[in-house]
Amino acid sequence: MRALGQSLLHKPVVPSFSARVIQWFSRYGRRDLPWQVADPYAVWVSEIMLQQTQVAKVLDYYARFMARFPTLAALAQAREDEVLALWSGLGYYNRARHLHRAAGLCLSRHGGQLPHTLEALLALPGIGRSTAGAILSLTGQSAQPILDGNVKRLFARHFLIEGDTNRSAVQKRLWALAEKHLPETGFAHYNQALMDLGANVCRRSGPRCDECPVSDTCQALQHKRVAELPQRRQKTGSPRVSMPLAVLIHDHQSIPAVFLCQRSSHGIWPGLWFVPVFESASQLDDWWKATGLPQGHAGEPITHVLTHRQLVLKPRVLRCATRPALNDQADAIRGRWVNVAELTQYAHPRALQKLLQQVGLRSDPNQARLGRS
DNA sequence: AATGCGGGGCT
DNA sequence: AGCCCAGCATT
Repeated sequence: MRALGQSLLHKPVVPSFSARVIQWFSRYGRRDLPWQVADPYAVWVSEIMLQQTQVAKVLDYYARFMARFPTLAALAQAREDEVLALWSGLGYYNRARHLHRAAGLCLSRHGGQLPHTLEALLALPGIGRSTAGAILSLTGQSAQPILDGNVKRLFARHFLIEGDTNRSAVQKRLWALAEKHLPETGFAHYNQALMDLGANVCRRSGPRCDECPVSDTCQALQHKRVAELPQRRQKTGSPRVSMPLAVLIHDHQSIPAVFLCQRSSHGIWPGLWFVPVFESASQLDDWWKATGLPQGHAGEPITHVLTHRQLVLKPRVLRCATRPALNDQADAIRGRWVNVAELTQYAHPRALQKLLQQVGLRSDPNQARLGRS
């Protein structure tokens, strides 16, 4: 067009992150929801309800709730029973109790309305930083960032934030991003759009990157790592269990054999054969002494992950040229020597294989062939 | 049937 | 900083 414009804009410029988000909202965002109003009370109620339920279900409950408690004062004056009754079916009833309690506090502390500062909102039960930010920003009161689960996912992907998103260090980075990209104007639409994008476009599984207004700058998409973000903490618990083991091997007549015993029908690897397992290192020591075996040596611990626990296999290893004499103490655990070539018939395999590899025995289940590594 | 989820409260 | 909540969605 104009000469000036052409000279300055000879390269296409990518609009800012927030500009693209807002642009998307103006085209595709829902703007007809009943809580999309300037009333902080209405936004508050909806935000609490939406924390736990999908929009479709909230619509129904929200309408009934607001019909009965159209104002904060009406809610504050109600009995908790009645609030809970209207909440019935939404679940997470503590949130209804908090809502009710907070309404009472607004009456006594804030002249019957929700406070207008982040600090005062955060002091109310059931309102955390994200909900407080939503109340202030969606009503246009002040520019505050939000960070709900959907936005966390979007940010973690777009800005390639690695690490468990619930860890405080990661949360910090995400909040910093939320602050950094919050626009000075249009923040209400921007925040609303972020939540909608996170929920419906940047979905946990099956994200619709082709519909995303910021896919051009999405680092996870560029690196093909959308599916693996956000990272969650590794599954809870799976306690580490120490498993002292006696690994006895002999190479008599060049056919290696391992001392195995059958596991009970309960617990780990029921009925399968494995090297002798002991409750504790001292029990292993006692048994070892009682059998009259030579010292042996401690092998490297091996971690073996099961569904519900991590086994730390702690082998004590003895490898001899000939079959060592085991006195009747060995019988107490009903063990027997098994040629390595026959292991596959007994086999619980992966853990055993790892162990045997570690002491220099290689067992190949397909070839049933073994040798020194 | 089992697992994952997520904002906020609580310790 | 980390655990718990409690019920639905997802796998």
